[in-house]
Amino acid sequence: MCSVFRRSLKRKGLKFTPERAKILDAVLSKQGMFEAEALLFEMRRTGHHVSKATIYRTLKHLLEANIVSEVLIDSKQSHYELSFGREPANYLVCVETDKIVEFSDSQFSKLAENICHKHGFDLINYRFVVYGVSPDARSADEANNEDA
Amino acid sequence: MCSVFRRSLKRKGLKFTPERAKILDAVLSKQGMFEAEALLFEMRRTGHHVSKATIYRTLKHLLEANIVSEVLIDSKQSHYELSFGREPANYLVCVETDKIVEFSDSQFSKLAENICHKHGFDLINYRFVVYGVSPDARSADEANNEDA
DNA sequence: CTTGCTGCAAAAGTTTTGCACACGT
DNA sequence: ACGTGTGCAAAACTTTTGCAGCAAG
Repeated sequence: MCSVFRRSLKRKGLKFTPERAKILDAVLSKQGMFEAEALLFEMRRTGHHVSKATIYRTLKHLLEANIVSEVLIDSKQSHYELSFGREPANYLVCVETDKIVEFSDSQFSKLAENICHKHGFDLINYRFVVYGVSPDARSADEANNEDA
Repeated sequence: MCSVFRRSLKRKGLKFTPERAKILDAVLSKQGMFEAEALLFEMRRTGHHVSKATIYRTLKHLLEANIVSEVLIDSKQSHYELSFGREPANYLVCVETDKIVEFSDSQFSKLAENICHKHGFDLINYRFVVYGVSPDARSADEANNEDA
């Protein structure tokens, strides 16, 4: 993976620095989605200090290298996920609890290709996000109603 | 539509005020997606002055009434769209030019229902967003390369 | 008269930028 | 040396919140 990033940087005349290596490592260690801030704190915790600005700058490079992709789930902040060599993940989000369930379904890939083809686009990525209310949130609601 | 909003507000013990009416009107007049700021400026331009805070507060109520839905396309800011009584719109986005093409496909509705059912969720909304490079952006790129 | 609404300005939160200095090649 | 990278702090931007006065049932 490291070499993929190296190549992508080289193509743009950029350097593979220790900071970028540390950030890539941290990203690779993440399971599922993460936020820029979370990455920052985790790196601080494990003694790999890199500035916030560098994290954001490096995430941009990782996006361009298609190693990471941006997942827009809510309007609060950007989420990222490791995406290299994987089918894009799709998400089921509870609007009450913010709980997020990941699911995958290979048919989206074909649908995305069809749409792109129809409009002459080159496909980069796609994402299906479903919003709903989880069973947990429903039970919580009922509990509240009984209180009232 | 107005009465839908009224009912939703009443259910929550809230009032249908002149400001909320004006914002609903402005939203109804919009074709496709819009941003909170755009709504603000348009309302200013047409002499319907409402404060920024009220716009944001009202958009929240419209979301809860399922009259409007939030569309997360990029990380810059939230986009909204009128959604009452419509199938959710899906989007094809050019990552170079930010051009957005709307498309619809009824099969997503069933897919979303299936996913929700499988996890015991109540479906609220869903969205399929495809990212790619538009033909326009490709031609622009080639032009740049020739320059170099 | 109690509850909710608005506008303003300030605050909050995330992401970007400017700058001075440091580093890699 | 050169261009690029980094950290820091400040800026920019969108969105939220507190508050004082107002409106409505």
